[in-house]
Amino acid sequence: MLTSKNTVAKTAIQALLNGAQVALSQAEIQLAINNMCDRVTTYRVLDRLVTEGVLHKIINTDGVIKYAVCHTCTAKHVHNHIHFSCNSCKAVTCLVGVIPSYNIPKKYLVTDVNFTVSGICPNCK
Amino acid sequence: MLTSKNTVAKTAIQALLNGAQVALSQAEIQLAINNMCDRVTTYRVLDRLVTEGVLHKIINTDGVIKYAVCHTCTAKHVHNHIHFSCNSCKAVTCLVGVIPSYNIPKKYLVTDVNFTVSGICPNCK
DNA sequence: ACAATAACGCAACACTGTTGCAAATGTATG
DNA sequence: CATACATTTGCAACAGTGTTGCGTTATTGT
Repeated sequence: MLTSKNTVAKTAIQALLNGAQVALSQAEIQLAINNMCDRVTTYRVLDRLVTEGVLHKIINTDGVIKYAVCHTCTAKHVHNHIHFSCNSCKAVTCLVGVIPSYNIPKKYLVTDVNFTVSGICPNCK
Repeated sequence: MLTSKNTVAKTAIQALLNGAQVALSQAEIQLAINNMCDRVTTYRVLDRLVTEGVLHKIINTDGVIKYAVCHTCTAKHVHNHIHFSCNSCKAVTCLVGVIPSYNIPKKYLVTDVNFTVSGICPNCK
């Protein structure tokens, strides 16, 4: 038995994010799907997709949460590469291949990592 | 002539942050100074202190902005170390000495860096 | 087809952060 | 020390993101 149902909203949002080259916020998704569903539904669908391990969250420089299907993520959903957040066009992109190396003291239990570099992206320069 | 005035609110907030071991949000500051001034004033004071180079902002895992006087910052206000954001007690601490190494493509203009690792801190384990 | 239950829409809410404006305060100058 | 002026403040109102409750709708296994 499935614990999650496939609905039109979920399918549309998942398809949108699958084709997106940048991470999207709820507001951006809402616009892209042309208000196909309620704002709240979008939030709930995104939450579900994160729980299912399909998406992950990225905190933008503004504090806005963006969602992305990271193509470099393995099955273990490890997510330790850098994101670039453009201060001009607000686009958040994965910097594939830029893996930071770091070493956290053992007394900290690390569950998630959020490495975001902000500035101006090539398109806005 | 000064461009920024020393007021009671500014002095209190700056003193609070100077003695703080963790980064604080506006709400936390508001509580700590016992609503000494208006919420808006706190935001404006924090903005001023950031502009003056005294403080820097850290985006929490929740998307809430926290402010800290980083003791490891040099005069150039470079700020490329890792912060730890505890999911339990919401404390944001500087992981002094943990400097990540990374290499951003030259076509990106980097103005700020935000490396935050989240999980459970030693106090909450 | 049917029943169970997950998902939806709507309304309302909490919270963070911002803006405009009149009143109060700090500071440089005389 | 007094004054003038720019800065700062408080208040009110607002915009935006994200959440919750609840009754209704839709999906899915049987």
